[in-house]
Amino acid sequence: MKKIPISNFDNYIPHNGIDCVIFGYEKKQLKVLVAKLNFEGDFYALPSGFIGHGEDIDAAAQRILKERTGLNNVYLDQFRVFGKANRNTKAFLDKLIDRNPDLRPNEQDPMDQYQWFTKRQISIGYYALVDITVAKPNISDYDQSIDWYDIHEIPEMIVDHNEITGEALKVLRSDINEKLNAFNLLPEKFTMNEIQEIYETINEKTYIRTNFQKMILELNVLERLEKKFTGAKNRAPFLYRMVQK
Amino acid sequence: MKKIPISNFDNYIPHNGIDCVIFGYEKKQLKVLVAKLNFEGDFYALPSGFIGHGEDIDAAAQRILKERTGLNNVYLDQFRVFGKANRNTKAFLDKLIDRNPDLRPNEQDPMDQYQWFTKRQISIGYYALVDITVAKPNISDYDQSIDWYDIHEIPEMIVDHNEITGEALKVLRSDINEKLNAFNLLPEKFTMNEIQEIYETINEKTYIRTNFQKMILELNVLERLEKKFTGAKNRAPFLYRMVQK
DNA sequence: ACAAAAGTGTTATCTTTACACCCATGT
DNA sequence: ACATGGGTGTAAAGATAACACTTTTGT
Repeated sequence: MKKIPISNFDNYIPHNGIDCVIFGYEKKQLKVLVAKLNFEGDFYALPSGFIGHGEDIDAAAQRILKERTGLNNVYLDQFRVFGKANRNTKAFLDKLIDRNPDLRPNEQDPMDQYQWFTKRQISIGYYALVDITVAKPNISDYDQSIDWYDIHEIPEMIVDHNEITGEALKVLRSDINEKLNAFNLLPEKFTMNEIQEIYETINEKTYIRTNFQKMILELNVLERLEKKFTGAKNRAPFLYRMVQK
Repeated sequence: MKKIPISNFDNYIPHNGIDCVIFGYEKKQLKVLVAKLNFEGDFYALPSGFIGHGEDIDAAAQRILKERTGLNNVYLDQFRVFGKANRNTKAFLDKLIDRNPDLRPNEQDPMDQYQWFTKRQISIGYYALVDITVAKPNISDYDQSIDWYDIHEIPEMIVDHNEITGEALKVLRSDINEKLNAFNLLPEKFTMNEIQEIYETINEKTYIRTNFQKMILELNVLERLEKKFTGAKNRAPFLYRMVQK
């Protein structure tokens, strides 16, 4: 267990934060990257960060993504702002101090040190789609661990991070057909079956194999590549790749 | 012409702003409410404002709407955040001071007074749909006038307000079918023809009258009321109203 | 009676859905 | 040879588009 590391918050825009809902996909499960904070008590949180004074908000989100997954140029979508007047980490901080006596304010370290956390925070919500096989989850200074959780088994998180995750999922579901962004959850090359399973998992419904293939191909965004010989005793499926625009 | 009124900016969250794209509809034209600023030089801007420290961002947007249209409980949608690092009103301020010598900083009124305007601004974009027949456009302390402009004839505005308007229009077009919010542009009671003209104007395409009626009625969101006798020498159309949920 | 615009119903066309059939691959 | 899953084609069902016909209203 450690102290709250007090970074130089002067470098960041006050009252503003970025929360990232990072989606990955594996074994018919849609997953979200959630950190467990490095304190006594089970505190979970979305990967978050602040905005540098000279930093585009999109760049800030990319930086946070890079820090937590090691990935550059991730698919990112800024989907909503969470700005209730009472939105702050005060309640969380109280619980935290309660469970971690050494964080209790005293003469040497007065309550002032937590100002950044007790004041109102307006959070810009981003969701990211990453290839889970390439992402290398990476803890921050505040984290004990960081792990992928099935969307149905997300632990209770601090502040409104569960609500943010729910909103991100809604937007992802409506984006998946319109913006065709589900491909970002897969490696560069993939089979028809892999993309179908992603659609089925996210939309929580089944598709008829043959019709799904036609639907996807009619979008004219895929090019057919070589066949993928897996060693399975069945016909080798084709690999596909997104065409570059 | 007058000085920039220096309000008490301490009441607001620094670096954050709200810009509103207020849509109205009249005579087959989709219109946007744009203010002309009360200075020498043709400076136009979207209705904007800041967020009180104890104010929900949605409430702040509603307050700005109320100030500029006199309307309460307006249909509002927070559609995107504009947060480039170089997003500020510096360039506008330079032009403004150039055209308005009495605003030039001097010993008595140093440049400091404009701090609020020269620093980086993260803008939360909202679009609103209002009944143009009820809205009473109302100038702010900064405005010379405020008027409805056809979406195709919006003047050049300060900062990125033209871009914000373009993005709002895109979102409105994709929302209109999904969220069925176009009805908010009309009075409580309206005819089928009125709503059809709105759809045609916003989507810039024509619909076959009879099929449009079926499409709208099958949404099961309208109730048929009494007929509307206009004095025209044709069959009186029914009035409709959104059903309450 | 007639012109104008609203309301209703019917047919043709296109799209989506369901499924039968054939093909490639490894044991 | 056969079990497994991939690829192609086709027919039925459903949704959408086009349009003919009837009704209402004011002159």
